[in-house]
Amino acid sequence: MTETAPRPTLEAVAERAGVSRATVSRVVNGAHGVRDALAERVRRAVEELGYVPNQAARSLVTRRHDAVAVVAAEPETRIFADPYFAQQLRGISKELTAHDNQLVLLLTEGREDHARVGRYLAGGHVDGALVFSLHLDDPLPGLVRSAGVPTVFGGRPGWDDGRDDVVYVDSDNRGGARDAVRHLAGLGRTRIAHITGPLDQTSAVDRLAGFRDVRTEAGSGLIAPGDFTPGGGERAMRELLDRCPDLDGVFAANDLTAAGALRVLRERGRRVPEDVAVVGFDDMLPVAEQTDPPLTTVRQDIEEMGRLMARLLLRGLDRGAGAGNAAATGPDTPSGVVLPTTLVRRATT
Amino acid sequence: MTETAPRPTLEAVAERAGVSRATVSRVVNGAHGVRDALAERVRRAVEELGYVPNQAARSLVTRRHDAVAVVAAEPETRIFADPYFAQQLRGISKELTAHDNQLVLLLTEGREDHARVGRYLAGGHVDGALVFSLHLDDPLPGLVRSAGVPTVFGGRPGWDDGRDDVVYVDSDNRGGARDAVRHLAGLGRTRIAHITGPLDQTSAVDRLAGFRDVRTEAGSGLIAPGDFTPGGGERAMRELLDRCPDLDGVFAANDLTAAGALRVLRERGRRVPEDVAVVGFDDMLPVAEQTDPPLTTVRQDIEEMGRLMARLLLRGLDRGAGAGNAAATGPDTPSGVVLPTTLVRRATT
DNA sequence: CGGGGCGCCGAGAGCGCTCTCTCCCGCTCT
DNA sequence: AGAGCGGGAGAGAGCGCTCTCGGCGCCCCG
Repeated sequence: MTETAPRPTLEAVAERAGVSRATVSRVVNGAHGVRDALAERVRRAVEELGYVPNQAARSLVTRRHDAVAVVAAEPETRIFADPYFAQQLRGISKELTAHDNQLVLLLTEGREDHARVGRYLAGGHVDGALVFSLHLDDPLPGLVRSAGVPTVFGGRPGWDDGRDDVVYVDSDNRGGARDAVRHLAGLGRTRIAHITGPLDQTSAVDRLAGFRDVRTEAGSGLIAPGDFTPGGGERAMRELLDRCPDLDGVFAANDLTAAGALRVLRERGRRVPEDVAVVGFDDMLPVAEQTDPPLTTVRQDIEEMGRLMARLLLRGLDRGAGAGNAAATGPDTPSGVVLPTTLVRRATT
Repeated sequence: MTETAPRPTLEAVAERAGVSRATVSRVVNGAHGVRDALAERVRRAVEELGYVPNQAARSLVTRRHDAVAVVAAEPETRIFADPYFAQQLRGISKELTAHDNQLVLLLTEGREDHARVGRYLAGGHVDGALVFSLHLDDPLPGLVRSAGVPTVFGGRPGWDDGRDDVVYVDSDNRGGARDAVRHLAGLGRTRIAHITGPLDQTSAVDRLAGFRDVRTEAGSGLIAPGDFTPGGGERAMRELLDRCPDLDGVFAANDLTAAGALRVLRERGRRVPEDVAVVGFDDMLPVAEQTDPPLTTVRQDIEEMGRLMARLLLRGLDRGAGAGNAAATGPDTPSGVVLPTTLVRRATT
């Protein structure tokens, strides 16, 4: 039980160093216009006293918090069924840490939570927000908007209606999907089917669009609805097999779906990849590497997405003080950044 | 671009309601000793002005932050290779939210990060900390200790040397392991092997201990070292099969390991569960349900662990103001809480 | 009918910091 | 040698809130 020593204040440091509070403040922060000798004395005093600035007092006057909120809707199964979100968090955390910002995590579920988040954001407790909004009708974006906090979105918001002040980072779902389907086509497959994700999510919509892009080039495509779960993949695969017993390629909207499809294919006696080639999406390691055979899939650099989101936000914050509101927008801040994907070939193609 | 309206202050609300700052403050907080009529007037003014208290100003005087840090070592592969951590976070978040506390996430990797975390914690920016420390030689616990912040640990700390002021929440790794092995024994299996986790983690140590508890009762046990990865599981399984070709039961330290073992068993022509029965640990859904056949495993309620950690910490905080330091300890605060596990039987046994 | 108590409310003093404003000192320029 | 200038340091005013304290009115009891 160490004594609850009252933490030393600026005042204490000043006294010990024999200078004024103002001087200590100058040294502790940027330290400009303080003679080396004095600065050194101050630094020593800080060291000896173990002084740490009181962030609350500082925020009170500067109106900055050096803190950023990360807002995510918790019921999103994908957020908790795979390491996706954790990786994104890691990227965000790294970038924020590098700029001495704190990460305040806000997980929501349900209406009342939205109100809470809105209040928190509007309360000016953080300098900006990173918001994950995957659904087309997500109330979060609007809420954040009206809270007037600089924001960067993770994933293309559903209502990206050409407004120029929405900043987001997404991976190239459409391009990745095209690559996947072209890969199948390049293997000589001609009857290629797609199992979609839930179409109220932009990522699923974009992957479907990518599939269509190529299928339109190369003939009609077979499509069955899925929901990003293995169960959904199984159902869709059965349906597809019934409709077109001789299909020879499947592009699944994500790896979980592909895993389900794979099971049905085996159950129905199809050999993979000989009879049917399969491509997934995400390269969600614990799944993609564990399927039998290991899954060919489209990888996105999730951690980099997180890092980029944070970087964009912080950049907007630096300048943004003027505009202050709505978004980390600016002449040279791109409104949407789309990260490339890469095809990872394993054994299902 | 909404105008950056200066947020209304207590003063503004007071003026509008025709009362003093003190009265508004009373209403905004607990509201005791204010007549209903006045309180109502104040509430209306708050509403109309959209007043939100300035947390910085409040913290400055109360020395409370209503914020808790969650500290986790990021290189922990398990944290980012599975949804484990995310689920724990969810539990924590729910509990904190219910008590109007914020969650500040601190991810560390490497030495310099430790220093940073130490400084942050010592800086008194948060009221307490939830620390995940899985390794025996983790520097984090000591660091947190010396920062003098009330703390609850996730997972039994390696140095739980009987000190009574370390509060932690863990799941019953040892008991769960015993259940798993007894289950195998109950199925008539007599040559049961164990693939361990990395033995610098208490969870792996405890699971091994559980295995030994039962094997000591029922005869000697075959043990091979693993590392919580599928690759490690494969290696260990091969070794075990070489040493004891007629083994008929395997208890793997976690599901990933079991998945690897399963693959080797199939490759070596063993039927599961007919020839060899397999039990995992964790019930990590995307893995346990996707193995072939689906894995019998030991489930822990991870979200509940998180929630409990938060609850314990908050409870300690309420009272703890006096002691202030070291830990959320108190006469009726248990030092270690161990959550029960349950065996989930699927198709590998 | 008077005094004491109690419940409500306002005044005011800070919490620890930043930042502007002013002062002072040393130097150059005329 | 005196005036002017500029850079370095200190004084002091808050930032928005909480909380103690004192005053005032009301009720109750003697």
